[in-house]
Amino acid sequence: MARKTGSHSEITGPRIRAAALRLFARQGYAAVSMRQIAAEVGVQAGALYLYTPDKQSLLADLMVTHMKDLLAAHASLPALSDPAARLDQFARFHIRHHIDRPDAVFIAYMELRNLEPANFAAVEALRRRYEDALESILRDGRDAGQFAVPDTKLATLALIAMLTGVTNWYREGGRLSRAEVESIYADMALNAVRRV
Amino acid sequence: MARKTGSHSEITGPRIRAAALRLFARQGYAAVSMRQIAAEVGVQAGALYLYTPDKQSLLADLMVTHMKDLLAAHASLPALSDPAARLDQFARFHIRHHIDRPDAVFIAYMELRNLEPANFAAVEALRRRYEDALESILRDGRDAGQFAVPDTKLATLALIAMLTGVTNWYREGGRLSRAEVESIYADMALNAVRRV
DNA sequence: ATGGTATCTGAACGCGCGTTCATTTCAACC
DNA sequence: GGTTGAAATGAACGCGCGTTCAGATACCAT
Repeated sequence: MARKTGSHSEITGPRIRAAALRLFARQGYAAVSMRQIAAEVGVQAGALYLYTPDKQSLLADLMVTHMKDLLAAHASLPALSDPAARLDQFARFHIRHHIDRPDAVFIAYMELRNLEPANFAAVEALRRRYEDALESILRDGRDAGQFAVPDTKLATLALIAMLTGVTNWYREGGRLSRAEVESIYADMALNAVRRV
Repeated sequence: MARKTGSHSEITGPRIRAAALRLFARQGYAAVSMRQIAAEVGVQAGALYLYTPDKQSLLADLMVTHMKDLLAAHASLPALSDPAARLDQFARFHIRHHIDRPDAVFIAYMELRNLEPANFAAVEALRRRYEDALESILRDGRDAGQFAVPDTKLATLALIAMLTGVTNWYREGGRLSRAEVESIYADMALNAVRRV
């Protein structure tokens, strides 16, 4: 046997990435075999190598894509000037963007250690750009006397950790709606840094 | 060859657990081999099985021990009554306890997926007890009119995520001292839930 | 109808995995 | 100083790993 009926590169490629995302998130990069990914797609392991040079590149591609999507989505937000409004906007955006991508978020934070140095550096640079966006908001708010932040870098990481944590527990159809979760987190973030 | 000079069960056991902790945290459970752990201890792989029935039990033991240590340390805190004081105490304790155990913390949060169901349930139960301790504080503070918390469970998880995040960046000898970090996080936690 | 090519199969490769166990060594005790 | 048992060795087991590649197949343009 060989080529399957209805097989197309434009279909198999994304399906491989989707399967890898799911499996890496659930079992971890090291614990997932190429044969497992292939089985999920309905293909033999060898076929994966038409779409990725190797397993490592598959992981790196998923992580880089995730970070670029995040940055692109953030860049398309309307520009605001008031620091408190900007922080509210950032927090709400962060929750909205992350709450529906738990697998990608989990991988992006947990599989960094499995990246080769070059890939690690690329992902870290993208993450850093995102953190810098939040830190700018905090710095401006502090300079404007609105925020009380002894250390903007620490506050940045603390807020991002708090907000990203939503992916650990939120499940579709739970007690709280997406909008409620978004509002509660945004309020907590604002209160955490607001001058009292 | 066989037994090495100066080898003792009371020494090798802890060394195996220490090596496993380090390696699991750095590379992930699935990516670490028993031979790697043994090499770190200076022993052959077979010798590990005098101290653990298998690799899975080694992981479970590390995680359960970590959670029990955490609960025991928390239980030994002096009892306070004012909710704000209790939250301050909890936040400072959490930072202090976690900041020096980044490896164990990382494993306890990231390797849950590699636990067999029975071990997973055991670790989850312990974690739940710890979360409940914080949620009680938030509930009491809300009932006393001190805290504005729309959902105590959400706030609990948000605060724990924020505080635990310290292990992702804090490094000995950095810009901020342990005490400074502790104070800043405690203030942010309190502000995040305090009624305004 | 047919040729060309993109797509996939299936077997194979060397390797390291977790685990077991007979054997060997060393320390402690009498 | 001989005996005993705890502690560790090192070889072996079957297995699945990531990756390669020659061959087979189905789609597309002509």
